[in-house]
Amino acid sequence: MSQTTKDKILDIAERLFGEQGYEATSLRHVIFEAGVNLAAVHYHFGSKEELLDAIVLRGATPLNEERVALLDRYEKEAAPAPAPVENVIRAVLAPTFRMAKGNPQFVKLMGRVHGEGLMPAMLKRHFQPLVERFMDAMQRALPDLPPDELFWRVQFMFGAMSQVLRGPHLFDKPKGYVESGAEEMVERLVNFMAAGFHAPVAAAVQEK
Amino acid sequence: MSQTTKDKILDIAERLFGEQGYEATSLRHVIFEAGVNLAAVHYHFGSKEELLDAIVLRGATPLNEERVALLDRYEKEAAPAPAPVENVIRAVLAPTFRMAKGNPQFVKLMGRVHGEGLMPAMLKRHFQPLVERFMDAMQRALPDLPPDELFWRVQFMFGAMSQVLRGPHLFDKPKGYVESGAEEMVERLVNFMAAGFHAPVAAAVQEK
DNA sequence: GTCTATACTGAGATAGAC
DNA sequence: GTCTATCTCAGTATAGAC
Repeated sequence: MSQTTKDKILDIAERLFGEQGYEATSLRHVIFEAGVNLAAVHYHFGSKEELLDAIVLRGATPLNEERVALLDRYEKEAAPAPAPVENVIRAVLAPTFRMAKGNPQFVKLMGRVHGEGLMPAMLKRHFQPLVERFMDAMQRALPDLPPDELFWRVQFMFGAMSQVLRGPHLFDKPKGYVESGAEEMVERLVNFMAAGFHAPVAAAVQEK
Repeated sequence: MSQTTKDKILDIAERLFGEQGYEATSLRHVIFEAGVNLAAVHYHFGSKEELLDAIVLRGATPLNEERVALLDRYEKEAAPAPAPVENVIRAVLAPTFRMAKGNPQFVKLMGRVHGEGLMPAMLKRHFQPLVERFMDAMQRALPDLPPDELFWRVQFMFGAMSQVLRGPHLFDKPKGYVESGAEEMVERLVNFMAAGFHAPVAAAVQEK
């Protein structure tokens, strides 16, 4: 096997945090499944929070690299015009759902971390550069949209995305529901969100 | 004062759960601020989970009553045509944000409970009837939208709503940002969501 | 540099006296 | 109804074996 203690902890914790939630998973459960000693967690990571941080870093790095590469590509393709809104949204969503096929645990965990508002400082650290890159591209794609309105619409988008990643609770699927593939979900979201972003600003908001 | 032990616990716990999160708030902190004994919590509610359940029940009951009343009113006004999508959405969102003015703690807590996926069984118990009533009205307003597509679009909407209620993290407000009132936020959301719901189904999804 | 054994503090829960 | 005492299990800290 040759997997190190550190990697064993990372892999098991990633899975258990994603399945059961961060708070609901005890370090003792992690070390039991990983077959390592409790103190090894604190030796390698320092604390439970820093263990989560390491997991997020490991997964978010390649994810965000792919997102930025797609943003670059779409903007280059469209130059000198701005990239279309649909593609800017797709650049953020598609790598996420593509990753969900190879590493569903991490993606589910990300939905949780985002939804639970766990460690906002850590989230910012790992995602701020990407979000800024994304917001700039969106503002270029929608030059007439006031920045305050753009800010909230992007909040709506990330809220919807994390809802999907967490997996829907709250109500049941309709009778005869047919499961969607990752690509379908991306197109569903892109389609819905693009329509929202293209909408003219509400009258009640404009007259501020 | 004359406030009972039970009510003191409910009020303090509602505030602390909303401010700090459910898991992050200890019962010992609650009973310290409420000035009651630790065992009183378990006497009156049975467990920490059931305390949360009682708080959600107390707040969700009037909230959902107002939502249903609005749905009834909008559908009656439009009859025999279905109520417009905008109003169906508004019937769910407006009472939430109106409540946020009088009882911001509870609304923030609801955002947390929803985002954290805390106790999905409890959420279903308190919100399932409302959600079904809402879904029916939406399906009537959009008779050509396939139920599977409606299902996901409603997920997007609730994800966006809970994101707003939790308060945005992840990135900063733009420079010169002007705070919005509750009514403005409702119209922002209604406007964005209605555009999304009205969008034709994505080509990649339709050809299933 | 890695890892183990063990102890410490604070969490939720419970039994039983009053 | 209320309160004290106590139980188990959580995350954490440290001393020391290899």
